[in-house]
Amino acid sequence: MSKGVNLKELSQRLNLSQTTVSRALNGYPEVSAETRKRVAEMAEKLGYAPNSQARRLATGRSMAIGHVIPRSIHEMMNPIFLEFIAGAGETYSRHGYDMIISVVEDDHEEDAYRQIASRKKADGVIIHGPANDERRHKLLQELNLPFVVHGRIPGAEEETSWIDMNNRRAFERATNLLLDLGHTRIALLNGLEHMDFARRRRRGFEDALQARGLTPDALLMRSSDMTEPYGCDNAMEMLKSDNPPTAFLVSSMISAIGVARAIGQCGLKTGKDVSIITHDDALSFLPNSGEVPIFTCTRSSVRYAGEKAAELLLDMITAPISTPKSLHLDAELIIGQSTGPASSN
Amino acid sequence: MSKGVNLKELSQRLNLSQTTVSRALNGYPEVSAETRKRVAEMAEKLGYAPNSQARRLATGRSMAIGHVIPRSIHEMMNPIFLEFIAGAGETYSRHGYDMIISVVEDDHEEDAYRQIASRKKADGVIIHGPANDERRHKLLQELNLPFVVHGRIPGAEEETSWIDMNNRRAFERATNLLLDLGHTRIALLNGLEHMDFARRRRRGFEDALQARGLTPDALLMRSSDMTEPYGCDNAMEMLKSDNPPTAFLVSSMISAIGVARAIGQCGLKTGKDVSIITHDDALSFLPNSGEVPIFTCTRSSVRYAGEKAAELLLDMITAPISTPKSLHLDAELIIGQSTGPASSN
DNA sequence: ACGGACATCCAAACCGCTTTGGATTTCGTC
DNA sequence: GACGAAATCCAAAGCGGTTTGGATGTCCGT
Repeated sequence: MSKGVNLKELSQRLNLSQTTVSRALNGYPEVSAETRKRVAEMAEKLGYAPNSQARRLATGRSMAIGHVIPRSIHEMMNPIFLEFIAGAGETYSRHGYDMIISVVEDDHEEDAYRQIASRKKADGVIIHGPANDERRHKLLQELNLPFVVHGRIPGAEEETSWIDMNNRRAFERATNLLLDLGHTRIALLNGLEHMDFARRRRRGFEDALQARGLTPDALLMRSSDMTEPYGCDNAMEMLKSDNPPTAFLVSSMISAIGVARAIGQCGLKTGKDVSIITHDDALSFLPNSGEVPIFTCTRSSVRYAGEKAAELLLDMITAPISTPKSLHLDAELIIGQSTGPASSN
Repeated sequence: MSKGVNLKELSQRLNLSQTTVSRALNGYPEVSAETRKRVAEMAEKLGYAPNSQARRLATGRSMAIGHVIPRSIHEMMNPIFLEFIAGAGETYSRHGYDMIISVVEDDHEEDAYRQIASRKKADGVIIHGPANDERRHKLLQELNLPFVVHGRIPGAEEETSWIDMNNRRAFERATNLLLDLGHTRIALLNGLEHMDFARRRRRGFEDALQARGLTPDALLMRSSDMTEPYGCDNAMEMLKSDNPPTAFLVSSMISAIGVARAIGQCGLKTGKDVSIITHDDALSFLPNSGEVPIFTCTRSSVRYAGEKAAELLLDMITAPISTPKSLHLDAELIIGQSTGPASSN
């Protein structure tokens, strides 16, 4: 509990070799129980803790996982990312791993990965927010750096390990619920559709419509960063149009709040005059729970996804297997206060 | 650009010693320009990048900054933290530092700091969200680990380096604005008041009231995690009371959105029937800008604070000085659509 | 009494880089 | 042409761990 002794000093105090002390502390069998106890006690007394740099150098494992996030004010810099990180970080620390986060300029992302690999900064990385034309996985495969994708890479589902929720299915179910309630003019406020998750959600939406013989109306589909004003402005514009929607399907609670604001500003009532279903990532600062949640939603905890992604990645690192593994989470469809039958006006 | 050579191989290929190659690459003067060029070219060609663990071990500097955040679903796990991190992270990477984030169980926070110090995981840390009875700085001083506080530690302002915004002043000004508009029943929806920033905000609020001979009404002051429902529920309750407030002073945009929702649900109009001023941390996913911002607010970019905090810390690490430095940011008071004169009903 | 199987422990090499303390060359000066 | 300074470069010693390849001692069966 005092300052910092190193292995050498510790072993001298004990009249033992560094080898033995190291083994005793790391649980190797070739040390007598008595010696191990002595070592442990002295280590505790002197406040010994192995220098992590030295250990990493000696073992060749950096005991860290990297997350590189482009600095842009887009999707990734949002609370969903944070919640994922929180989940993953917890798993890391439980396994003795560090989490290192690199915030880089957008055009230096590739560099960042290269550095992680060549300078051995991390034993693996997580790919966030795969795009439709994703290529990071190619780079990582080439660099031989283990990785797990949060989301799915179109066309590379078989050759990569990933964890994702069933975006298409979730939005299909949500759309069906609205259709069942009698809504036929449904607007979709989607995330950026160059991202894979948003494309899948849109597909789910369109599939559901078409299955009932309805044609998606391009005027009712928007795609952007999921901010609050994005929800409000677009909803406002649509509501004021000639042929306004009676329901909104929204990709994020944050934008959904904006939509609700627009509805209010139009003098309408959410859940009565206009319905909203939103996807809910179960963010801790935006709770949508309680007896009857504010928003009807498709819910999937992104924090949980973070935990699982981390576990998957650590597994891959400690016991490399050839075949990729993946985990498909299902979103729950939860009825809240923001949906109701289409008003017949 | 190929696999990974190390310094030894590189130097052999060049018929130079490791010393010379190392010096050439690191910009030391005792290398001829010609040699330096040769080295640089070969390094580029072979794709040499120094192993960071080895370098850290040799230099004794870990080139990383630690952020330990308790796992709790409280204040810190919120988007404000993320935005701060984004700012800090950018500064770190610009200076070649890594950012390591430890998510720990609440009661392991101290352990986490001790580990960072004893195992040399980071060269410094940032203290987030100082509480009224803060003690982390004591530990860090004892551990001899450089740190910067985001916020201020009551009673330790002189002996610690920190960066903070003028919370008291900001809320005093906001309150004065409301008073000038004729509001006398003003509600305060504050953050958790065991945190220093929230206490200061409250003080600013109360000071302003008392300066005009008004007594703060305990019924109109709440303190909690700054979620959306927190804003809505409390506002709703107050608005339905016998003697409702005509204005709200809110500690976070997120809760302010909830307040606006409550106002709408009561059939009232924000900025007309009821005014709102909120603090705005300039979160990227909750923009409150435009010609006339939605919310009248006290604004201070927490991302900027992150950048500055990081710079301050790196300065302290590279050029240790005895006297602490600190930076006091002023929030802007920006008029938006959510305030208006007290309605005389 | 002897050889082998275990149980313990250790000296030294190694991980890949930085840095100390020279060694060697080059060059301007007197 | 000798000499000290300046310019270059290098061998080797760390940094603080882990791990290899024994060395030593103990116990047992025959």
